[in-house]
Amino acid sequence: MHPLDSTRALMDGLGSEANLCVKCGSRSVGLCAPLDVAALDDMSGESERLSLDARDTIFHQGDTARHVYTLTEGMARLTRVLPDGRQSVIGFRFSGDILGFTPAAEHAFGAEMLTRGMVCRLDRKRLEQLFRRYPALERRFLDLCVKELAASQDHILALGRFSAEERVAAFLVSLAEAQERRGRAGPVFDLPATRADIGEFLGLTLETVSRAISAFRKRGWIRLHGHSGIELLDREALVSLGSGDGADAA
Amino acid sequence: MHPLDSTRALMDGLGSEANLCVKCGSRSVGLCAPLDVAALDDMSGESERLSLDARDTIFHQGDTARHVYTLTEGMARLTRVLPDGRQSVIGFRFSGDILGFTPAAEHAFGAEMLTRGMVCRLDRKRLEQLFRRYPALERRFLDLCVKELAASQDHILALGRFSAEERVAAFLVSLAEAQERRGRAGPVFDLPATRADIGEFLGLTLETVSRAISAFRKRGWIRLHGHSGIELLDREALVSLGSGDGADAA
DNA sequence: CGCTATCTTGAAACGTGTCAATCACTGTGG
DNA sequence: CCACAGTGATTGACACGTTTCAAGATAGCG
Repeated sequence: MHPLDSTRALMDGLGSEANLCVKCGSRSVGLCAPLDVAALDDMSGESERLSLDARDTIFHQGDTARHVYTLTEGMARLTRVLPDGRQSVIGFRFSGDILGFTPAAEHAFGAEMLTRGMVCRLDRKRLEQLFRRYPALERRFLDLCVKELAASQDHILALGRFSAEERVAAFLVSLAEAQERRGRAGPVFDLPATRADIGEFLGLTLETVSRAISAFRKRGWIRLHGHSGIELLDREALVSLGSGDGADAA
Repeated sequence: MHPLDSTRALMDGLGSEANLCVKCGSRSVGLCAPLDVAALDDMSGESERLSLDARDTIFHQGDTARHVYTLTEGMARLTRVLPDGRQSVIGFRFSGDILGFTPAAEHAFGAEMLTRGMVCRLDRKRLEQLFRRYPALERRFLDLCVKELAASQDHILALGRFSAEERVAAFLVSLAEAQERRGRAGPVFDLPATRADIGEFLGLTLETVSRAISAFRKRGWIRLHGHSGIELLDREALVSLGSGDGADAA
């Protein structure tokens, strides 16, 4: 994977285009693709839809991991809290992504909505049964997991080696790509994450994120539309800055 | 997972105590545990042992992912290179860990030995066949993968939120734990990674790592034994500093 | 229309990076 | 067994980027 894809893949998360909830989505793509009709009926019998507002919690860090979730609408953030209260945003998730899948007893991180939206949840024990009955489903989870692992490693690279502006540029590009891959084709993209959220994701303070965004704006690379809209005017510049082929090193 | 386990779990990697290579290890633990004798014979037929010196490359970033490896002896580092030449150490691996498992066509990172050691390699196509024949094996890979993903997220947290000394403390503790879990019980642990390796893993320069280690030494927390031995004198202090319950925040 | 969140901007402090010199270990050859 | 060379580690001084703290500006909402 090219480092450019870093945050892109990261934000894609466990299950781009995947869909656990048959009621809520297409039967022809995503997780369910390898399954036959009987399997789909098995799954749809147990999944529940939940409607959520912005800032609602999907699950808390430390909660017993009873369910696996599919985000079918909206955007969420995954957060991890340290004993001393420091907090970090582990990643962002979009419609189609899977949340909270883990073999551990408890969720290692919390998940909260950034926008209003919808999730489908499936009982974890039910999923285990489905794994036994439909091995192809388990294979799909393994592929997604390895993919997300690669994305996490790219994010580690970014956090360890990228400057503030490089990180913000990579983030903006990947945000745009994530939304494009989900059909939002317009020049203006949603930016539901606050500067604080972005900062906690990128290992920066909210002020530093703001300064980077201001710098891009002053260079004519982006245009802001209110507090939750952003337009990429010079995508090339952002991609170049955010992909680690910076002119400074090389 | 407690943040304390951050680097520990990370360094554990895909497959603590796992063993792909039947010739080289026990049949009663690790990856092969869920398999029966027939499966083990299937696997042992195709795995090869390779002996490697320090600094030898196991595989390069970008290589076609033809094999999956088990590190049976020694310590290795995983590295990822950016287009501009910046490099980052993604993680360290110890005997028993699995290397290079990916559903992608190419290895996303390179692997090099830090010490002399031994690896077993299994043809990837063969592994795919084994997955089909022994679903339990695939399930084990999925569990390991999710575990490593959680570890990566903890590392992301550390890179984004920890100070230099906190990161180095966490690293030293996890290194000791990784070696203890593999049987090395003495007070002096191997530290085959150079300051530069550690720095690239923790997102720091080698000088900053050196300064942190010197600071710990001057506080009486550790004692160095040559260039590759380290003794933890005040483990509590290191654990406390490295687990994010620092007195500074809270 | 005004309140509140969020964002922006500035100035100063701090931590880490950079560059450079010296030191210490380790392995080699005398 | 010791001296030497080479690599890695340490330490210092300074520069730079990011954080911190503080003040205002802007957008969104009731």
